[in-house]
Amino acid sequence: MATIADVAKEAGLSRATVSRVINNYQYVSDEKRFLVQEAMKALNYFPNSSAQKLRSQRTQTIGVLIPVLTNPFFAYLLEGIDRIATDNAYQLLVCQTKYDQQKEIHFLNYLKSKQVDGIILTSIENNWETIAAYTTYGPIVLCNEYSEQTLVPMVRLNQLEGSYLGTCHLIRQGHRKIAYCRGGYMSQLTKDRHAGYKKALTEFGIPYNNDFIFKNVYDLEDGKKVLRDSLAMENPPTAFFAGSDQVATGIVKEAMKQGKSVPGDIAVIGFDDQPIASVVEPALTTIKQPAEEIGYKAMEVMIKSIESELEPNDMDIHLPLQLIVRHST
Amino acid sequence: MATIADVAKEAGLSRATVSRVINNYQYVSDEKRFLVQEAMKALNYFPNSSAQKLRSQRTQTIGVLIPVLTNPFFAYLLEGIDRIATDNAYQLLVCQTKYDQQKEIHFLNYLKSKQVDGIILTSIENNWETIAAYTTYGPIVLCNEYSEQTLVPMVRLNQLEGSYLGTCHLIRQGHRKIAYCRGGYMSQLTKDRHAGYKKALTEFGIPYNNDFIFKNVYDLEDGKKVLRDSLAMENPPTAFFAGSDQVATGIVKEAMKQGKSVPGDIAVIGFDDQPIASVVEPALTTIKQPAEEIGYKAMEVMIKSIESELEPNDMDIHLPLQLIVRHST
DNA sequence: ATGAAAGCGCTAACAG
DNA sequence: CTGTTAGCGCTTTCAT
Repeated sequence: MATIADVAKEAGLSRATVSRVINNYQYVSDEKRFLVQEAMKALNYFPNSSAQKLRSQRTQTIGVLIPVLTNPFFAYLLEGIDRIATDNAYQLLVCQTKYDQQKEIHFLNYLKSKQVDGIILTSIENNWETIAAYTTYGPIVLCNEYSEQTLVPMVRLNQLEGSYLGTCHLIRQGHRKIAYCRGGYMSQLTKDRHAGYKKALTEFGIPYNNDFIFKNVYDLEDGKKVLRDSLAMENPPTAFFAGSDQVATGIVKEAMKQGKSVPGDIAVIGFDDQPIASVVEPALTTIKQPAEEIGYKAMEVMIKSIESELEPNDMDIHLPLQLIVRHST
Repeated sequence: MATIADVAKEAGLSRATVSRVINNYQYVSDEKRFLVQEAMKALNYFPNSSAQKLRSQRTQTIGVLIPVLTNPFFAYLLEGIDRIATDNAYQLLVCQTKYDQQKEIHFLNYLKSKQVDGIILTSIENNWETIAAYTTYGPIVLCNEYSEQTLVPMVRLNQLEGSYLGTCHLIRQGHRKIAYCRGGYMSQLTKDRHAGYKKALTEFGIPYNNDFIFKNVYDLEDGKKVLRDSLAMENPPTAFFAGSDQVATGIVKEAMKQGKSVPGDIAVIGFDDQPIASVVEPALTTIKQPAEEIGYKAMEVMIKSIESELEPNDMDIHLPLQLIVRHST
C-alpha cells in the first residue's frame, strides 16, 4: 500500500502538501491540489488511519457501552447514536457489557489507551465513583441511565414519572394488588422507577407489599416465569407493571396460556413501546420511551463535549415519555 | 498520560523490556517483570493503542457491515459475531450500510486504510466484482449473504431449500395461489429463495404468477401493506410466503384486522424464527435460521483467515435451516 | 503557498 | 535475558 511519501514523490511535491490536501487545508493552490489528487488516484492511496490517529491524537471513534445488542430498546438507542455519528464522520465501537462490572471497566479503559475519543454509557454497572474517575481521560456521556451528579452530561427520561403514570393508570382501573418487575442491580433509573411505583401506591393509600416485587426480570421468558410464580401465590396480584415490553409480553402470553383473560383477570403494562407491544394480543398499554431520540441527543452532546462546545443546558437533557393506552389494561 | 518511556525510566529499564512485559514475551526475568508492572501501576500507564496498531500493523478490529441494527435478525447475527470476537480479543466496528452501495464502498475502504484487520459482510449491495477487488487489502468473509464464487469464505444457509420447504408446506395445505414477498435488490440469497419458491410451484404443477410477487417488502408495516394490496386484487392469493418474521407478522395482523381468519382464509409463513414469531396470534409457521450460529461461525472463519489457518472446508460452511410449523398455516 | 524536519508512542530486529 | 536503534505513516510547527 502506498504511503504519503509515495504520493509526494509521484506528485513532485512534499509530504506536507499532500497532507494538506488530505485534510482539506485552505492554503493549497488549485494546481498543486490537482496534482496531489491525481497522484493519490494513480497510486490508489488511502491514508493509514492508525498513523493519523497517533499523530493527531484524535480517533473519530466513540465507544458505546450497551448491555445487550439483542434487546430492541438498546438497538434503537444505538440506531439513534449511529445516525448522528455517521452524519458527523464519527465511528462507533460497540461494546457489550452483558451487565458485567469487569467488562464495563475494561471498555472504559479504551479512554486511557486513546482508542476512542469518548464513551457513551447506556447503562451503569459499577458505582459512580469508579466511573467518575475516568472522566479525566475523556468525555463520558450518560444516555438513558443516569446518576445524581453534575459532572458528566446526561440525556434521560423522568423514569419516576413514567412508573408513577403507569401505576396510577392501573389503580384507576380498580387494581389494588399491583406487582412490579425490575432487573437486578438497583441503578438510579431502577430506583426512580421503583419510587414512582411507590409514590402512586402511597397517594392512593395502598400499602406497599414486598411480595409483589419481582426481581431479576429481563426478557420474555422471565416474564412468563413471573406470571407462573404469581399464580402460585396465596394472594396473587391482579396487575403487573413490567420493566420492558418484552417482560410484559411474556406475562400476557403466559396469562392467556394459563386460561386467564387479559385485562379481565390480569392487567399488564409495559415499558418502551417497542414494535412487539402492538403485536401481542391484547396489545400492550405501555410507557413510551423515545429511544432513538435519546440516542441522537446523547451523540450530539458527545460531539459538543469533544469540541468543547458544551453549554450548561446540555448537562441534563430531559426527554418526554408518554403513557400509551392499548388493551392490556 | 504516561508513555512507555516514562515507565522505562520509572522502572530503571529500557523501553524494549517494558514492551516485552506488555506483550507477554517469554524472555523477561520475574524480577524485571515485577519492576515493570509496579512502574505501570505507579504511573497508571496504558499503552497507546494507535501507536501499537501503527507499529504492529494489526488492529484487532473487525468491521461488520450490516444493513440495519434494528432488524432483530441482524442483531442476533451480530451477537454471534461479537461472542467469538470478545473471546479472541477482537473488537467490532459496526457499520450500518442501510442497503446503500456508496456506504458499503465507504466501509470497505477501511481495509485500505488499515483501520480493520478484516471485514464481515452480512449483506451485499454492490456487484461482486466491485467487492472482490477489496480482497487484496485484507480478508473478507461472507456471513448470511453469499455469491457464486470461491474467492472468499462464506457461512450460509441453503436458502433455496428454505423457501422450497416453506412453499411445499403451503401447497400441501391445499394452497395454489401463493404470494411471495421479497426485498428490492436481487442478491444471490434473494434469487435462491425465489428459485426455491418456483421449484416447489413447478413440482406441483402450479403456474408461476407474476402478480403474486411483492417487492421491496422489509418490515412490519410493509407486510400490512402487502395484505391490503392483495385484498384489492381481483384474484387474491390465499397464502403468503414472507421474507422475514416481521413481514409475516404484518400480514397476519392486517389480515385479522380486515376480518380474515388466519390460517382459515389466509395462510402465512415467515422466515427467521425470531421471538416475535411466537408472540403474534396465531403463532407463525416459519423457516428457522440459526442467526447467532451463522455469526459465530463467520467470526471463527475470519480469525482463521487472519492467522492464515484457513482450511478448504472453511470456504463454504453450510448450516441447517428448519421448518417450524405453528398456527399461521 | 510550500517544504524541511521533528516527533506522536510503540515494537522488533539485532547485538550483546 | 536486556538494551540500542530504526522506523511504522502521518501531521504540524517553523521557516521561507
